[in-house]
Amino acid sequence: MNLKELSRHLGLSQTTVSRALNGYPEVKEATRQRVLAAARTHNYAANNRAKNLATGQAMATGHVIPLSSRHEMMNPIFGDFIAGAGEVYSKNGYEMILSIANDDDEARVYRDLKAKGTVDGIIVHGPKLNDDRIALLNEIGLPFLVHGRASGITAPYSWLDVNNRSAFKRATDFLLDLGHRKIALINGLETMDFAYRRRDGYHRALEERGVRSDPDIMRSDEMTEFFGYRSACEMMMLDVPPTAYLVSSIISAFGVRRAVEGAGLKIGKDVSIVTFDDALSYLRNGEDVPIFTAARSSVRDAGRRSAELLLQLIRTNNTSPLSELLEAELMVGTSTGPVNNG
Amino acid sequence: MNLKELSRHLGLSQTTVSRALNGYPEVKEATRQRVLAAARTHNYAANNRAKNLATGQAMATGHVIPLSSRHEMMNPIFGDFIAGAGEVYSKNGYEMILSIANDDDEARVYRDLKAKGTVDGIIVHGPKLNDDRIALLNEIGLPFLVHGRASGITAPYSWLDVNNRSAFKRATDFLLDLGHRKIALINGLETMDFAYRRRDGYHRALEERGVRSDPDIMRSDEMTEFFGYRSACEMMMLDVPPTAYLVSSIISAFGVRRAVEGAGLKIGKDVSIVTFDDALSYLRNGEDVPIFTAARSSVRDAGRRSAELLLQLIRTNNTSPLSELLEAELMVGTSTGPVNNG
DNA sequence: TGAATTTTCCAAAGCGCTTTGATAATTGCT
DNA sequence: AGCAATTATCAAAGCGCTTTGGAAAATTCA
Repeated sequence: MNLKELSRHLGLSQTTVSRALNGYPEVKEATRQRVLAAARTHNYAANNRAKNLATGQAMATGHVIPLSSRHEMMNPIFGDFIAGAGEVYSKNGYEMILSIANDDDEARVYRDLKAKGTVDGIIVHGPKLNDDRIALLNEIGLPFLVHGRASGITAPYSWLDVNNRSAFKRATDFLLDLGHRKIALINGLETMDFAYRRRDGYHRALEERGVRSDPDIMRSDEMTEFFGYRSACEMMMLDVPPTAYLVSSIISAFGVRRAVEGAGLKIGKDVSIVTFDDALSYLRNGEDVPIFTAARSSVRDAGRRSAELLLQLIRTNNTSPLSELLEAELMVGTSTGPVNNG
Repeated sequence: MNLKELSRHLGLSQTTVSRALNGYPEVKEATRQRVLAAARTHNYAANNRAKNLATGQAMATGHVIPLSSRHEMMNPIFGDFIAGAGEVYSKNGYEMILSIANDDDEARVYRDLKAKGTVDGIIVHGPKLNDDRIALLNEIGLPFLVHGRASGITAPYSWLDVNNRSAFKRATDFLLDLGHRKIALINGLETMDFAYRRRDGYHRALEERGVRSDPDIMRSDEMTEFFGYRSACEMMMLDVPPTAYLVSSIISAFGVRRAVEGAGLKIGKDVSIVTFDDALSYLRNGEDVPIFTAARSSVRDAGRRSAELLLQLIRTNNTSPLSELLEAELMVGTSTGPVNNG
């Protein structure tokens, strides 16, 4: 069933039917009801492609997932971010288009998205230091919002980020307050902006207290469970092993936990663990009592909010960039305690 | 830049330019090269909406993610599945459209996808027992492929599934061979087809050996880490606790591990654990030596293969349904050993 | 009651592409 | 050279919608 058929069926012009369906005022209420009823019974809905062609809007947003061919890693936070964003999109009648791009042809993906008019706006995932995608997108001229930020980029752009620096500063302070001085940092890949900022927060906290940072107890890699496990295993072999671990992802934190418990140590007593917690739906940090003391910020909320901001950018075209900084919340669990230099 | 401008610029008709771009034979090679070069320099690509309107194809597939409002759970395997599928789509010039649907309006989402012509085909995620979406989609008449199956549905449909029953039968046999008789089952929600089949495989193995199944050591829920932890904690309090755990997800398996180690027991010695392993990219089951003995089947591969099958369904319309059954591979790790009735 | 509004509806153009049916330019053959 | 066959190009219709610029019908006002 298409508009022509429906309107003929109703004995009305396409114009009137279209207007009735789209809520324009210049159609009699009785007529509108008649049209709506007919549309419902015939299961009619305006063809998307035709509608979008006529209006010049794609009514879709793009999420480009960079998938480095080396790591073949799907960011675990991705699912929840998408869930949050998707909620907002569907509420606003937007489709969400996902593109998987290996990093070598990512630029082409963005260019195509623009040239083909597939989307009205883009969310950029996983920004790196000096990320060149920002310049590219500014040049292309498609509204976009970065989930995270890109240190080193001076050009203006819209972003939504968690305050990673303050979260890690705060977490480190918390451990320092408990008397810890050997605090390991199990961080994400430090080419990624979030990881860079987290390390910075960690450093600043140490510096403020005059604690020297020790490269032997700092690691940076893809945040798998195994990475946490391996890192902790290695560090426990040191002459002076860490008394506390600050971990960038709850997944790796589980790995650290496994290593520590495997070594027969008691968490929260012999060794403390603090982690960043994205509040992933399938990796909840405990139910009532948090498993880990954690700096928590829901990535699902971030997804929701990012989508809202992007839609705003699309609607109010070429205004000045938008940005929003979310603060993580420190939740004290059972994985931390006073230093034990037993 | 659009086709009209480009063709005027080249001094050719739209027809010729369009044909040159789309690889039709009735255009001189020299002309084609000239057109391609111009398209490249002007960064021209055919507008998607217009092209799809003209051809009547959406060149897009839909992935509908059911998100029950109760659980608010994003399936952790989703990211990797999508990564696999997306690879295939982009290779074939298809877009991937994600819709998040709360279960109450899921039917509407499918109907809309068809009525609006947004997609050419759909992948159905998370099939339940007697899943009524299958009848719905058959009625709607949009090509679709189910990732998984729906026991109880007799109507024909296309699917791709792992042999969950044989995987869990095999895993249970493995534990029985090691002498275990108290084998706990930490399963997913048994309204979900995969979990139902897994339990069935487990039961069959027990039955074959004349081991009575014990409801006290069977649990079924969303497969979070905490669920595994809690279940194992509770079971270890039983008069006769399990000597082995068969777990439906590596995430819950980590929870079981945490509980077991928290109780001071040694995994692979005091207690055995076997898990299903979807080979999630951020939750690798160890690097060389598997952490857990596991029935393994890559969900990324499943995503790739599902996409291929769906495209096949779309291209060769209304042929008989396609299906494919993948076998999981049992990988022996360090988490299992002979029963220890200490 | 008739003119001036206002309300309700419509025909037709246009969005940017593909594709059909025809024409113009080449080539091959005798 | 002259005609048929082939190759290369084009004008125009059509995909299903929105929207502009009117026109017809209903209502208001004097």
